[in-house]
Amino acid sequence: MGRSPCCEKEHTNKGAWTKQEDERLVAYIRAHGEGCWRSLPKAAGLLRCGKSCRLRWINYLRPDLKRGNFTADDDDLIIKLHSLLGNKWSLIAARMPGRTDNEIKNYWNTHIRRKLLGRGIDPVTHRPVPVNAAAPISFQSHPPPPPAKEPTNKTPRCPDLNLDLCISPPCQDEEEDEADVKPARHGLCFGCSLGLQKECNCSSNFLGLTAGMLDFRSLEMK
DNA sequence: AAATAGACCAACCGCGTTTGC
DNA sequence: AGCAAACGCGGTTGGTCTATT
Repeated sequence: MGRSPCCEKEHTNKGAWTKQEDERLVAYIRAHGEGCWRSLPKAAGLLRCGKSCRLRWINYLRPDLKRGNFTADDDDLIIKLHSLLGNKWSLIAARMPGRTDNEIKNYWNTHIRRKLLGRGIDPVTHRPVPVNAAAPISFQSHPPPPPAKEPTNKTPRCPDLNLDLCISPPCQDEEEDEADVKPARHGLCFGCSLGLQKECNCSSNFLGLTAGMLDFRSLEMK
């Protein structure tokens, strides 16, 4: 009943891909196209599980990958998208042609997070962190949580700090420290300001997001 | 020059969702 | 309709490279 198992783990290679394996995978996909990852390894003569083949192709071998440094514009776009979408790396990647979710995720974790923390911005909420927590920059992404969920009543912290991780546009009524990450609200659409008009629907509907509402379906790749 | 720490990134793992039977 | 496999995604790990001491 149902389907057969995904792969025989005991007969599959693991770890770094060799040049020969890459060549085989590329050759096979060039000849037969993507898809059916389950049967691909056998058909291509690879001792890998389909999952691994898919990952290797998507993250490394695909011919349309950019593979290069992220520009400042890329940074801004990622920050903006992350503020809207959270850790939905695949959705973010879908808006950045030539970039993979894994690449963006890695870049976020190694560069942008640090950058935002350095600016005193919480990389999760995209809001200013309380001064005592912002500096010095620690490698702990967040200070240890307080014993209780409720903020201690004496803390003069940002009252609107959104610590729940629901995906929604950040608070609409705050003005400070946002100009650098959210220029879209002030006139020109963010996408347009980065020269990405074709990527946006503009008219204050950046990325197909109508004001205050997220519709992931509208973000799918065509 | 060697040792160590930190940064980077490819790849794996586990889980939720989708799809085929 | 329900089960199980395939797929896709996000989090995490581990190896390698680079900078610093």
